[in-house]
Amino acid sequence: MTHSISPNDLMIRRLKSINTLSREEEQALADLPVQVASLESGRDIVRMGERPSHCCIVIAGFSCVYKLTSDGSRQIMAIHVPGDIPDIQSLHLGLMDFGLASLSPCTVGYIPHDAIRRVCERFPSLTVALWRETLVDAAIYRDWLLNLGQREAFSRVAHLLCELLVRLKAVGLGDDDSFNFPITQLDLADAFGITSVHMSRVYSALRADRLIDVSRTRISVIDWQKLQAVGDFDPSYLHLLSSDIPPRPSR
Amino acid sequence: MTHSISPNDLMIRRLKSINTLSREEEQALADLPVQVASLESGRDIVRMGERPSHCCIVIAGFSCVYKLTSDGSRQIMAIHVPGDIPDIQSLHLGLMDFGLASLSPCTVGYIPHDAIRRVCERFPSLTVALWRETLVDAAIYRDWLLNLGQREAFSRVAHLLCELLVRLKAVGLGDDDSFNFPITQLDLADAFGITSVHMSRVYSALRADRLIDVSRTRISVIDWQKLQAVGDFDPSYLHLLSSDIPPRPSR
DNA sequence: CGGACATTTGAACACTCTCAAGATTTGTGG
DNA sequence: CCACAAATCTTGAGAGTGTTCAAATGTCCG
Repeated sequence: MTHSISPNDLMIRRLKSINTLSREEEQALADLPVQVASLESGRDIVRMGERPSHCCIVIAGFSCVYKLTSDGSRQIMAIHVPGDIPDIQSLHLGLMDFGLASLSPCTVGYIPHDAIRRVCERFPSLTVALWRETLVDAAIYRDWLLNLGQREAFSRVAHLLCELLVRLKAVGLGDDDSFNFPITQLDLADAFGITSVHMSRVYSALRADRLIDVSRTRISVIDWQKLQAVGDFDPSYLHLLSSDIPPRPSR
Repeated sequence: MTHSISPNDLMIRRLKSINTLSREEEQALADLPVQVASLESGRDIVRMGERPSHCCIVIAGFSCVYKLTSDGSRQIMAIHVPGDIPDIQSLHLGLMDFGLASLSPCTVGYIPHDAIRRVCERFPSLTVALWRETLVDAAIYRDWLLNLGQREAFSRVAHLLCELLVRLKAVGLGDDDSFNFPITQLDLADAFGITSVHMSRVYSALRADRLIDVSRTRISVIDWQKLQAVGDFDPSYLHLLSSDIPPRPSR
């Protein structure tokens, strides 16, 4: 597998997908101290209301941003793939207004705020690079808002699967048109604002239409063109530098 | 009215609601060149796909961020109040992945990117201040996602009205518990992901429950406590420095 | 093998939509 | 200042999408 990549390299790879970095900047990032940890699925990484002193980088697995209503229902508002730094914002917005949790078994790395701040002072363009990361996060939120507000469940799911595949490919993961996705339908339902019962029905429909194949731990895209069409997906909001890497423009 | 405030002062007031600024920084902001313009309701300010060379500041009226699906339905994903700078992100994300439009007659100001970049170089902490602005924008997106995904229309509307009142107060607008809100139900419907027909019904219900009073151009909050409860509203996600200014904690 | 957890399926119900018509408000020109 | 046109808002009834509740089936792991 791709276990040979170091946390720092993964982060660099991710940053380079939307930023251009000089050799010195890359080196500085490579020198950042990262403390690695493993988590089971369904664990909180950072809780809402906390004031973290570290940023978190996803090294393997999937994590998510979520918030709860007062009556306990959960909305997942972002899903992270390896390389993502989900809480860069904590550098400048001390109070967490959301929770960060693992959606699958995860390997994460912790980088002290101090270390990041020092690197940003030395290389101001790294400040911009990190800022850009947070801006792309916001762009993805906007896209999810469109997804939740204006599309029915069937399209929402297709749309997110497109997004995930593109983002995984952007960091060199996701072979062919399939990717590991060991995530519960109950969790996914919370990302789409539907119930797990309906999630199951939507998955069935997507299978029945031969758009995707779903196993417990893996998603295979059968018809990428049609999945994009059904999901009304256009990757430009991801602001990838090489935004011409649609996974297999075939079919 | 409050027409005596200059665009720059308004922007400073907004920035100070979530940042601490030194006197020199304030002065630098006050010296920024702002080109003022007036717009009717329903006009595009910046179009999706453009690469603006200016940032826009709302001086009077309401503007919004929106995106369209391919079949033409529109999701409004943010509403701006005077003082907001809706497209700071264009400083570092050249391509607009959303549209910016007026929801009411508006006065807006344009500030060249160059001028902003120069000020940020002179005062690095202004970089952080603007970064924070974009992070709060993202926090508001997260909150809208929770609103759209997990609450029914009745609560969604209550929630947004709470948010708007708090944000207006944060820049010194909104007298008592009411504010000018000359926005069409059709536009509002697009913000809540519902139809205008249903929007009308929700407004009726809110009136019937004596939570708000609605006229064509104005919203009056009758029962602030109850509106917050119904909307499940907690302003902490706005990251206001003086987050202890609930408009009239009475009732 | 057993138990916890996850998925699937059915049926009745609820929230929201669509379509359509009528009422109200706003803006404009005479 | 009135009259009329255009836009907006309201209301009703039937249809959909998604929910709730409940039970059955499947899957993973100790």
